[in-house]
Amino acid sequence: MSEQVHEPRMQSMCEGPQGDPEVFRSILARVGDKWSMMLIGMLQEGPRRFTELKAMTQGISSRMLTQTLRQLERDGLVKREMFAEIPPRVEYSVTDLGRSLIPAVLAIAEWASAHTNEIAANREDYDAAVE
Amino acid sequence: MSEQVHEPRMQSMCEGPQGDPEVFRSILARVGDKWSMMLIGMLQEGPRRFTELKAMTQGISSRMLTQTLRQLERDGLVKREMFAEIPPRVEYSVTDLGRSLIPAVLAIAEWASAHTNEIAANREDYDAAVE
DNA sequence: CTGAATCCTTTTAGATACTG
DNA sequence: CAGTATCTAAAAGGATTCAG
Repeated sequence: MSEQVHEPRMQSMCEGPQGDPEVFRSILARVGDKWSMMLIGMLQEGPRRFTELKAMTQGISSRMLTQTLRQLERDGLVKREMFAEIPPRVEYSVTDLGRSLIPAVLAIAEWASAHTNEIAANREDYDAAVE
Repeated sequence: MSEQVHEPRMQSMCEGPQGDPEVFRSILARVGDKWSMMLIGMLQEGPRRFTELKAMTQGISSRMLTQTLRQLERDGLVKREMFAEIPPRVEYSVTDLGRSLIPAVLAIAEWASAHTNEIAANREDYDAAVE
């Protein structure tokens, strides 16, 4: 009887309108993850090898790179291709699913970019007030 | 000489086009945080008291609720008002800045909502393949 | 080259008890 | 009511070493 709201509401983020709420939450966590979106961004321009990614992603350890790529692969956001060569070559690339996520992440990135200074100032004020 | 791209690229997520890159990253982390956006969502409908939020946010401890609210307050996404009454009353509400973040988060939420099942299936496939 | 395995330190967060 | 303090278990993450 009441109007149906089609856009998901923030509330719905708790339950996940469809599908497993845990999966839903983990997607959000993946986006907020330190390396995941950074890697997706890098792969956006084309396939990259493990070592390339490691060099591009300043500060990441092999361990974290492997882990993060595995999770992205598991979710189907990234594809992993192994070539039986010597020395071995492995290429990572974004999938269509991964690519479809980019605009939404970019929206956050834009907001963050626009408000970074304001937030930094807020923090300073807060910290100064609390001492 | 080359065309200027106005939209932030995923790459820029690493450096943060303007302002402190660490602040920039921490914003993304906040969005991916387990409770932050859930709380913003709840406050969207109006000011809430500590106990109300705790009751609404099923599974959160006082400790985490306090911590999360403090961080949101520090960033200027949430406002905290104390009333000198007995018993004490404290009201939390979203700020304009906090409200401005909602659409971007909703974009992620929509994507997550639309792809939860697909991702769950991907994970099953992956796990089955790896054993 | 592309990791896996191990060790070890740091961080996080839940449970519990207590206070103005 | 609205937290703080403390303790602890668990998880995350870096460094290092080794392997196909």
